[in-house]
Parts: sequence; structure tokens; C-alpha cells
Amino acid sequence: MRIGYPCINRSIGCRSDRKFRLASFNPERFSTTISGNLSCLRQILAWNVMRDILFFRISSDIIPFASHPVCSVPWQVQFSEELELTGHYIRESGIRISMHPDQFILLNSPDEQIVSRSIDELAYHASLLDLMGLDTQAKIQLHVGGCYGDPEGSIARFIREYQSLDPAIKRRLVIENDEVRFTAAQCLNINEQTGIPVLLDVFHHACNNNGEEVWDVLNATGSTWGAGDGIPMVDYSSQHPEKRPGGHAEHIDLADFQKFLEISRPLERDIMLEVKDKETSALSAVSLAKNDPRFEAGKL
DNA sequence: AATGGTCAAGTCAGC
DNA sequence: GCTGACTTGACCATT
Repeated sequence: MRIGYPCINRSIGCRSDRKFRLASFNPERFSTTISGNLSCLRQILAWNVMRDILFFRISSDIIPFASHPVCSVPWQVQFSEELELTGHYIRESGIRISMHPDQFILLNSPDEQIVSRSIDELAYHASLLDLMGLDTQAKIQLHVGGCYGDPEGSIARFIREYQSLDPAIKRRLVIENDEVRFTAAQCLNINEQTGIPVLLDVFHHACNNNGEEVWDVLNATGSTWGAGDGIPMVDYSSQHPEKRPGGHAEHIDLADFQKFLEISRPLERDIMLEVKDKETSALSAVSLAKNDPRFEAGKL
């Protein structure tokens, strides 16, 4: 069991998701930004390892505009050595990596242009992880997509598109339940037809479910992860008191997290904390989880 | 240096 | 029809 947080560390003072306006794109700006992002990523990972945070989500913006037609720079070549070195550090330190393409990436859109651009973006994510030399335990998590007024038809479109994806994408892709459209049960249904692993978002499941017990759905989704997929990942967060239902809290609710650790026994999960204060909550969660025999601490 | 409008991409709910 | 939320404020022209 590892604990992690997504994309941003607010304590260090650098960012690995710096970007710029499309209108400002030029090769120099592009390369300088990537250099800065990669350098910050290494700082964040080292900061995390020292604190037994061994799970991290890399921002999709680490290579800005990577899948955009404007991007003519061969960043895969230019940064291959640097990416390989970062990947080496990740492997040596026992860090688990995930990525989460944003809401524009839709494999099940009825608009084939949107699907085509989405596949390009997924290919970028997969190639980044490949260039770091990470095995198939490094995952790209995606929601099923839109409903378009016809959830069943939209699931069928997802399955069709998934089946024709490049194996380089397929071997890393996992689907995640969301808080309004597709439930964990529907994701499990897609798994039965495709074999794609299901990443459970525990909080979104609490918002959108068919009354299943948490342990049961944790167990069922976990069973969709094969040997090469690694320990099943879950997203964990809690309700923001003022925001709409489904809105992520500012800080981790430690009492609720403790309860989750108890409920989930004896299952092994890598836990991504989706809370606004990022590494601060991760540190609290780690200190709590250290009492749990499942917790995996750093080797350093 | 500070301000405020605007930013690659899509969907959907709520006004 | 427009705005805001989504995992998240930062960039940049103008003053």
C-alpha cells in the first residue's frame, strides 16, 4: 500500500505543470518549459521519497501541447536521456506513477474528430511513460466519457474504440467510475467485455452507486487488475462542506481515512488522495497509515 | 508592479 | 443560451 497525491506540490516552490498560451508557442519556449517541468518533477519525487510518499500522478501538462498539431519539436528525442534518468530514479526508489488525461479526452464521443484527438493525447501519455522505461504498472486513468443521452450506446462506443487502440496505450489504460455518469458497476461491465482494469474512485462511488458495500466494490474492481498491472489503484477524497456533491475537500478527513483503512482490510491498494492541499494531506495520511501492516515505506 | 481578461480541447447541470 | 465545474490558476497585455 502506497499513498500519493496528484501533480502539484505546494511546499517546494516549483511546478512540474508549467505551460503557456498557444499563441506563445515557439520551440525555445517549449523546450525551456519542459526542462523546468522535468527538473521540478525530480525535485518533487525526491521530496516525496524522503517522506515515504511513493505514489505520484504526473501532470498531463508536463509536456505542454504534446499532442497538438502546433507541436513540431521532437521532444521524445530531445529529452529521451532526461526522461530515462527520471524513470531510472522512479524504478530505483519504488515509486508508482499514474497519469490522468483531462476532461477533454473522450474515447466515446460521437464526434470522430474528438475521438481522434483523444487517441493522440493518450498516445502522448503512453509514450512519456514508455520513454521513462516504466513497466505496465504505471497507468493512465480515464473516465468512460459522456452519456450523450444514451448511456448504453455510449458504453458500446467506448468498448469499440478501446478494442482498436494501439497496444502501447491499451496496456496502460484503466477506467475510473465518475460521480454523475458511469458507476463502478458499469465500469465492471465494461471490464467483462474488454478486460480493462477498473480503478475505483471511492468518493465518487459514494456519490453514484447502486447500494453496493464499499468492500465488495473494492474487491470486485481490484480483481480486474492482472499480474502485470500491479497493486490496484484507488482514488480517495471526501466531500467539501460547501461545494456541490462530488466536490473535493480542502483537507483529508483523517477519521474517514482511518475508517477506509479498516474497511478495506485485508485488500492491498495504492491510494491517490484527491484533496486540494495535496502533499499536506498526504503527509497526514502517511503518518496514519504507518501503523498499518500493509503500508510500504521508502527504501531510503 | 499590479491588474484583469483570457486561456487547446468537451460535457452537462443549473441558472 | 451562458457559466461553472471538472484534477488546477497562471499567463500575458495593458496600465
